[in-house]
Amino acid sequence: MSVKHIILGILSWKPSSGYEIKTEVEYKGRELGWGKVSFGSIYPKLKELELEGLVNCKEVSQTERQTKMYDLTNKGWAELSDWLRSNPTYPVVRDELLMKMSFWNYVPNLSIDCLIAHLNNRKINSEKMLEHLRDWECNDVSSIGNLAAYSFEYLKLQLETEIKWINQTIEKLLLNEQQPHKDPMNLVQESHKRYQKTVE
Amino acid sequence: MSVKHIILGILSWKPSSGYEIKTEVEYKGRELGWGKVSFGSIYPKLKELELEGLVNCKEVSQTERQTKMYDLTNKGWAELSDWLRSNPTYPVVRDELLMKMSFWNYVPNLSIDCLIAHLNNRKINSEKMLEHLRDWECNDVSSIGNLAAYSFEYLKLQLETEIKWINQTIEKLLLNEQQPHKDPMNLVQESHKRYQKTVE
DNA sequence: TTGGACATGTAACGGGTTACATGATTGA
DNA sequence: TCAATCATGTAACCCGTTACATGTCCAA
Repeated sequence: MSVKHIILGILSWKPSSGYEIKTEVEYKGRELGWGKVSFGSIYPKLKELELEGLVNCKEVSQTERQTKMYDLTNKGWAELSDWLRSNPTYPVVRDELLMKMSFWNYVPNLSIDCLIAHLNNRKINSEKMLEHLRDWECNDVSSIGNLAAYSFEYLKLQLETEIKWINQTIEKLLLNEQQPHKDPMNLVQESHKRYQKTVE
Repeated sequence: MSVKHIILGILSWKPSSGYEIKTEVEYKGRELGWGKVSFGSIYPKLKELELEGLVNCKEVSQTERQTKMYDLTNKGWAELSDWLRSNPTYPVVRDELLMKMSFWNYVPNLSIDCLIAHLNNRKINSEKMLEHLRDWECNDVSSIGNLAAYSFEYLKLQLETEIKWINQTIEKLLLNEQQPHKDPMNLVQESHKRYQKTVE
């Protein structure tokens, strides 16, 4: 899981320039569960891969703009294949919204409206992504392997679940309903006391 | 979203040593959507935070083992509060399983059984996490704020959705059912041709 | 003629992990 | 007495981003 394998994977789709790889990641990355990749990591990595003999490079310059087109070598296909067969690592998410919710109770003087605003914001973004996903499925230029289509389905399900959860959660917060929670050591109260003492 | 805020957040729960912070992240991190944090980043960061005046440190050493207990200062509470109020960034996931599925079709000679094994593996891990989550809710020592409980709910829903999706996907793969996919430019075939040429 | 997409690159920095080093205390 | 847990720290490294520098081609 790294820029290296993203590059090799995209080159398996078709020979591409560094610039094209970037736009490909930009465009499909969100949908397919990749992160982002910057030029600053693509170009040096391509050179490295060339040195390793995993890709080769042809300069195209005739009528067209000068461009370096990369393609997989024998060794590159093998490396990609090996990686695909190796067991994927379990994803570790660092979700800032969830983190904030974990701490929200313990800090006094925080408005619940502010948290609701965060949730709404998240919802708007997720709805945008969902829409983007559906648009993409409707367009008739993009290719998508049938297995990639399954990962599409995954993303859609997760986004739908998330939106549902946000709606429910906001509703509960507005009703000021208390989720059954437990605090055997009275940490929330303790925190507020400590806060008072410190700020006093 | 960083080690800094994780530390401040945990200190809002209760004063802790670097070691305790680590175990706290270890134990609750998975459930609450944080990543992992290593000692190598906790200890230097605590010193830094002390210099910035966000936390203070008391050495405890009497009968007990020598320990540095940290707590939030006035400024630390303020910083935490500011961060909580600021709009969370939208999470970017890099999911290796999804990435591999995006590329699977384009590389010849990959067994579908191998992909099914990856999916099963993921399922096992997710089931373990789900179980862990449920255990945690039942134990009677851990505190959890009512808002943290909502993020718990989120994680549970996402895991359940994921497991359902895995089951469906494996079933489809076993039936060799073709997901409606599109390939207007015949990229899959093209890739296989390119592969043949390169490997020949 | 000018701004925007195309195209490539590098140096500085950032934020973390890994691996290593050290040592006290506790329980089997 | 020996392994496990508690406890702290640092230096080397990794992998990426940001910011900058440079230049072409095309269309409004």
